[in-house]
Amino acid sequence: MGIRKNIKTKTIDQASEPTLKRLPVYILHLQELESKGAQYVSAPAMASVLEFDSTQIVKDLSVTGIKGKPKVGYNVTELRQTIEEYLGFNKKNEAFLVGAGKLGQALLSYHELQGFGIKIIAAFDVDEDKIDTQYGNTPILHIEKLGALAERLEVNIGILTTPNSVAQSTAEAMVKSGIKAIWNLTPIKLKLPNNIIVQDTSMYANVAVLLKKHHSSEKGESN
Amino acid sequence: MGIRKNIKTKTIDQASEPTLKRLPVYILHLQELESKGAQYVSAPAMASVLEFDSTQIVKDLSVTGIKGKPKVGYNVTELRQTIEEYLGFNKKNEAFLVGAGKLGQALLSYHELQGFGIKIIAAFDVDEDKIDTQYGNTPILHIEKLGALAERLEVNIGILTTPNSVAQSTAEAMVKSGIKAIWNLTPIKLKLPNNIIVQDTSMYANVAVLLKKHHSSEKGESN
DNA sequence: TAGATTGTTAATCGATTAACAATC
DNA sequence: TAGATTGTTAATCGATTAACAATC
Repeated sequence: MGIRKNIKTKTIDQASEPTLKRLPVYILHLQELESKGAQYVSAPAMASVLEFDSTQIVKDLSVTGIKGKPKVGYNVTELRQTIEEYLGFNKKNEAFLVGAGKLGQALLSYHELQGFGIKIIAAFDVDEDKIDTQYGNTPILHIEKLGALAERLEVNIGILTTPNSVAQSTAEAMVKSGIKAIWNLTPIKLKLPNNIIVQDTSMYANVAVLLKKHHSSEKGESN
Repeated sequence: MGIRKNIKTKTIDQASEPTLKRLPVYILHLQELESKGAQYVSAPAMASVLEFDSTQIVKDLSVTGIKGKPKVGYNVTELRQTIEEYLGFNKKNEAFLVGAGKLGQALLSYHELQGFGIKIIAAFDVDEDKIDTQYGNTPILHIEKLGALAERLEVNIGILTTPNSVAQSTAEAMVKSGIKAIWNLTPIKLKLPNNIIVQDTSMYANVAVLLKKHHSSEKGESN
């Protein structure tokens, strides 16, 4: 356990999901500002660039515990680091990727993910042509090895990029292997025990929103 | 009171974004039911499988104008088709993909997208090694050809999968070429005219939610 | 000090959930 | 008919936005 330094035992408010999704946007913007040598930035200044409400930015940032200076704003570097710590982006959270198809490969080659907390240390598949090869620097192993390896390496984050037809059964195998959090990039609604964290990123959901808004705007509906 | 039959001239309610994102989940589930030969399905039956609230399902489905039968439910095939029509998934909406890197290639090879309304008819890049080759059946062209081709083929949907550093400028070029709706798979917040539809699908946003929930649950927070 | 910005509390807005009447 | 389910309206919940006091 360790020494518990935080006095306010609970109630550091759990950030809402919309807030969590905006935090990486701030990080990217702050990196940009850092590269330009900016020292401080205010919420209204960020608001005008990012087209968010400035009050919302202040509130979003407050969940990290950062302190700003009235009339000045926030220290750019400190703010970026504080958000990164809050989200766990400063750690290299080791993850397994299951399903080394095109989308899986895209994630394997997406090394920027490491700056955002995720390090994929192995991929798994059932395709004999891929097994025991490497993609980039990442080994692709037979899925049967998932359980033993997850236990040995204490990996408990999994990325699911299989075909839809095997998404549910694969997810169950991941859970059985000790995976506690699954980033689900299939459009399938997984049925898993409640204590497993599942984050869905469905392409179809986003296509649905895009097309509907597009068609509505074409028909001249209010927005 | 007198007979006030619904005069709903307008107000076919614009579905909320959460509703739009759930509709593809229903489609996938209905396809599954169809493959099993089911004729009818009720909202409570879907609710128990999908772990949604049954009232919410009824409300979601109502935006499409479908009519269900009390005590019976909805005709499975009719319901699926009605949702598909509502979202525009029955049309092959032609789209251009800009940025033929790994993620772009993943989408190019993801032919299931066609069943969900998106048909990518050409990809664009600046890499000479890729230009004038094909990926799958899709030609990869120099980005300079985007404008002329978008006009000639009347394509107004674009998929943005470029590196972050050129996301904004590329998006502006797409808009100049007549693209009206952009599916933005970069984590960059684009600044574009208000009449342009932008749908963000940021991997980082989802990683942020996943990691934070995961770490919170590890620390035994309330959930 | 004056004024811009933070930080917090209150009001508003919108989505979810509950209640209930209609209906097959 | 009886009862389950649809469809709609009302209540609740949570996130956004506004108001305002604190502060540098």
